[in-house]
Amino acid sequence: MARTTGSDGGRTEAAIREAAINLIARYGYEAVSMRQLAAEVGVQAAALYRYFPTKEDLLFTLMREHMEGLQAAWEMARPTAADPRGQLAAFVRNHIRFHVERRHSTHVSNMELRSLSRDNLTQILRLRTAYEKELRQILRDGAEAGVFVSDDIGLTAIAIIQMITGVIVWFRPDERLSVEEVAETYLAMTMRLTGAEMPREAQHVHAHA
Amino acid sequence: MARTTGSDGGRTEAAIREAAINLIARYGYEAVSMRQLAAEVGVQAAALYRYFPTKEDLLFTLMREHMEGLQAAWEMARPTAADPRGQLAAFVRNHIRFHVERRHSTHVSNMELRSLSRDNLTQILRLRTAYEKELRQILRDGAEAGVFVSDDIGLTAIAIIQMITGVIVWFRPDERLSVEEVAETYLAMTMRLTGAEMPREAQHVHAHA
DNA sequence: GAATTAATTGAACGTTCGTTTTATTCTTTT
DNA sequence: AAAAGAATAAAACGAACGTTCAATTAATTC
Repeated sequence: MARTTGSDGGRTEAAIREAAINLIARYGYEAVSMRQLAAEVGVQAAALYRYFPTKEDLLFTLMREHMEGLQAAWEMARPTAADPRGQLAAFVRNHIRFHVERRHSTHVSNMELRSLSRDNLTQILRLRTAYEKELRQILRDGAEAGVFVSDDIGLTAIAIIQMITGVIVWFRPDERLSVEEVAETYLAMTMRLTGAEMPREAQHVHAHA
Repeated sequence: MARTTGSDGGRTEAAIREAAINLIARYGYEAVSMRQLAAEVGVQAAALYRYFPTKEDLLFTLMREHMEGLQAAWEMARPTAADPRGQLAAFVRNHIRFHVERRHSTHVSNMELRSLSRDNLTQILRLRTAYEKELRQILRDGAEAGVFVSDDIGLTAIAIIQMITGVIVWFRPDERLSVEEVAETYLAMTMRLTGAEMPREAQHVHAHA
């Protein structure tokens, strides 16, 4: 056999991406074989190479698009005019919503950095650094305005990101808490962590668990 | 050739453990081959099987000993008589010191859970849960005593552990901060996060970065 | 110093890996 | 209806994988 009835490059590529994210998130990049991925898509292994030149290139593409999507989501969600507390609240809410909605690709992007070549790794880390820089700027503004504790800003930023990204480790969409409730709880912790009082506009949405 | 002069089972086994922790932390369990590990130890691959029946058994042993060591370290460090804030301070300090000093095995224990069989995974998770339970108990005591914010305790415990374990991602022993300084900074963040004021006995040791 | 045990080598096993090549069929364009 | 292009299957490549086995030598015991 060769080309199958109804086969379509666009659909096949999308199916490869989705299957790859799910399989790699579950078993890890090294543990997933091209044959296993192809079987999940319903295609032969050789067909994958029409869309991605190598296995690593597939991984890199998934990660790059994840990071670009994260940055794009924040640029959409960022308030144009808000004080540091409002900015921080928007950042935390966007981060948690994005990560919960894309648990699998987040897992891939966080866990599989080791499997990238030097050049590809550098690119992904550049994107990550740019994103973290946004948080550091908010913390710096807040520290200067006197609404946040002005401890080591780089360390605080890392601690916050680590904490709010950790949500994907335990959160499952069908449990007792909704995404919004989780986001508000983490936001409250973040605000206390930075030494800020919750901003007024943040509080009326908010729902304690 | 066969047995080499000066060869010693005890020393070889220790060398295997150490090399395995370093290699797996750096490249990941799946990416490290038994031949590569053997080469690092300075031995043939077949010799590894004298000490560990399978590759996974080696991984499991490393993880189990790490988790047991963590629990043991906390049992040594735990204050016999202290209020919840003192307990929490001791917990954070011990956690950070232990993880910084054993960055590589921490990395292995956190990242390679996927490579364990069901039974082995269950055992490791049991150890982890037992350790996390210690923190939850401290938070519960503090909430009841009114010194901590009494939000969702399980979620707070996870957030704190995520945050203070994150130190191994960026901390390198030769940088501007000492382990003690890092621990105090994280402790301050943890205390604010829980809504507690720093306890008096914690403050005189403390050094802001 | 002979017998026994401990530690290791070197070669080999079958399997699976990522990837390439070639041929074949479907779809679209002319 | 023929030609061109896209999408896939099937088979094969060499390399690497975890693991086993028999042989061999060093250290220990008697």
